[in-house]
This record gives sequence, structure tokens and C-alpha cells, in this order.
Amino acid sequence: MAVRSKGKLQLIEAVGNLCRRLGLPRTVGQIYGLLYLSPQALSLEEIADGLGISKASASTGTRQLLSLGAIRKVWVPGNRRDHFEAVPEVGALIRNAYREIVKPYLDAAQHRVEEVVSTLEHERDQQDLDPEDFAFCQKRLEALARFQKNFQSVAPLLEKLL
Amino acid sequence: MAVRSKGKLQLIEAVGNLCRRLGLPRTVGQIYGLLYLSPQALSLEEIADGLGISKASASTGTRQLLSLGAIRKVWVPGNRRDHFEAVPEVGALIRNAYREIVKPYLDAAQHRVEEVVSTLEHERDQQDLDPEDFAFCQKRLEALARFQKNFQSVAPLLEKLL
DNA sequence: CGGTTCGTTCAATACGGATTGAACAAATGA
DNA sequence: TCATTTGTTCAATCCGTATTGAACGAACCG
Repeated sequence: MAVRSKGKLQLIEAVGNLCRRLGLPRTVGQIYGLLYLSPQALSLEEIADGLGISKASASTGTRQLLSLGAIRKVWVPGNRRDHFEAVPEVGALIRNAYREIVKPYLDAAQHRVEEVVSTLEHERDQQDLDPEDFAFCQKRLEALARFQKNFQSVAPLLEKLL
Repeated sequence: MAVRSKGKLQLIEAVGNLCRRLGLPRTVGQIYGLLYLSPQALSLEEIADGLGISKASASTGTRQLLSLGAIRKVWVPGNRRDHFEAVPEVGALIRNAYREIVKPYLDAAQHRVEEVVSTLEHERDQQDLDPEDFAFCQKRLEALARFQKNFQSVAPLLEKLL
């Protein structure tokens, strides 16, 4: 049965839009919003009906949310279906997302900048890159690496504060 | 003339991908990457040629970057064309983006949560929402508002550290 | 004034990824 | 064992938006 409450729909829509901004499917946010305001755990079918989306979307959406640690699968006695409930600690979710997604990305980025520098060095040695041009790029890339390093050093503190 | 250096292309691609993740057009990131590693300011046509994109894309892309404060328009003596250079202080760019984009969004979100609560109160009063259900939602939304408030209070500190 | 050179705008297209329907697999119960 | 319920997978579709070509306007030059 579709969600009737106008207020709940407002929140569901808002979380959906937030997820879209963050590069996640809108349905993922909608599912989390629905569960966040649901006193009982909901089955896949209840989620799909509640939001007016397909069972397939509900299935993939819940799986993404599970892998993000944003929802939990709970067992409802006397019921074969899977049921889901929201993990309501939003701060913990963000900390986790940082550790699992942002942090690894930043580490990879650091490495990528180093690769670029060594590629440029190689090109300079092969006379494929003007030395002056190289010097300029090196300066810029070093500044970038400095920034990244500084960012990574304050990140743990930041993680605590959330 | 298209960019030849493999190293520069690596960085251009990386910044393009980063922008895509952030919900910005890939070309915007590519333009910034190109300018970030360019000793001289470049004209629109040089940007378009260098990246193999259309003049139209270069035009809209530079405008977005200008509005973000990520590039500057510079005047090159004896040349009618507009020229662009990167603002290389990445930290300042991020701080600015936070102030201009993230902060306003968070403020609006705070307000939106309050709206949801009042909508739900109204629905409860109209017997459209079960009182127990309402109480649960209220609890959840209050927790959410608390989190937002806490986040906004540490944000200024965070801004300093970057 | 024409004729060029530039930059912007906008309707049309292209593209990536979200969403879905249908087929499938797994588990349950008669 | 077969029928039913439930969840997943995947190719096909849909949709939003990035990108483009072409037309336009503005500034400049002879």
C-alpha cells in the first residue's frame, strides 16, 4: 500500500534528492527515508508498494543500503519474507561512509598524483616535454600533494567530531 | 592543438572523474585540470582544441568555473580573445564551495525537517496519522535535527582546518 | 559601413546510469 | 515431487543531463 502521509512523503523525497546529489540512486534515499520513519520493519514488497517502485529496484536498493550499513535485515517471527529497518544513527553512517568510500578514494588520489609526476619526468627525459613546462607542472603538483597530505592529517580529527 | 603529454592527460582525466563524482560535468573538471597544468593562460579555442571538446562546452564550462571561483579571466596584451587561468589554491576553493553550496543546503535542510514535523502534527490532528506512528516519527526527526545542529556547530572549525 | 573574429545561446542529440519486466533460482510446504 | 512464494539477476528501456552544431549578437578592423 502506497504511503499516504504527506509529511512522510516530504521526508522521503528530501532524502531521495540528497542521495541524488551524492551520486546515489534516488530510490536508495527513498528507501532509507521510508524505513527511517517506519515504526515496524518492512518487507521488500511493502517497500516497493510504499514507494511505488518495482520489486527489482527495492531489491537492489536494499542491497546497496545494507552494504553501506544504513539498514539492517531483521527476522520477523512467523514470516518468511526478509524485513528491513533503518540504522538511525546518521552520524555513525557518515563516519562509516567516510572510512569506506572517501578515505580510500583520497589515498588512491594521492598515489595518482605521484604517478602523474613520474610520467611527466619520463616525458621530460625523452624530450617530449619542455623543461620549463615540466618545472611549472611539478610545482603545481607538489602544491596539490601538500594539500592532500594536510587534508588526510586533519581527517581523523574531523571523523571524531561528527 | 590537442594536449600531447601523457602525464597532463592523466591529471586531466582524474580531475574530470572527480568532478563527475561531485555531480559536476566532466568537462568542467577537465578544463580546470588543463589550466592547472598550463603555464600560460589559455583562450577558449585553445581549451576546446586541447581537450577535444566543442567551443560551446568550453564556454559553458569556463562560466561554471568562474562562478565557482576556480578560474580567473585574464587579459592578454594584444589579443582580443578571453584568456583563462586556474586559481591554484585548492584549499581556498573548497572552503568557498562549502560556504556557497554546502552551507546553504544544510540550512535549507534544517528548515525542511521542521516543516515535515509540522506537517505530521497537522496530520495527527486531522486523524490522518496514528498517534503512535506520529510519536515514533517525531522522535526520529528530533534526533535528525540534533545531528544537523551539531554538524553545523562544528562546521566553522572544519572550515578553518582545510 | 561591410567583413571578421569571438563568445554565447539554444534546440537537438548523445550518453550514462537508474529503473523495470521477465526469466530464473532458492526455499518452503503440501 | 510439484506448486507456491520470495528474492535476485539481467537485458531492455527510460530519463536526466552533458554535449554539440548552428544560428545569433557583439565587438573590432579595414
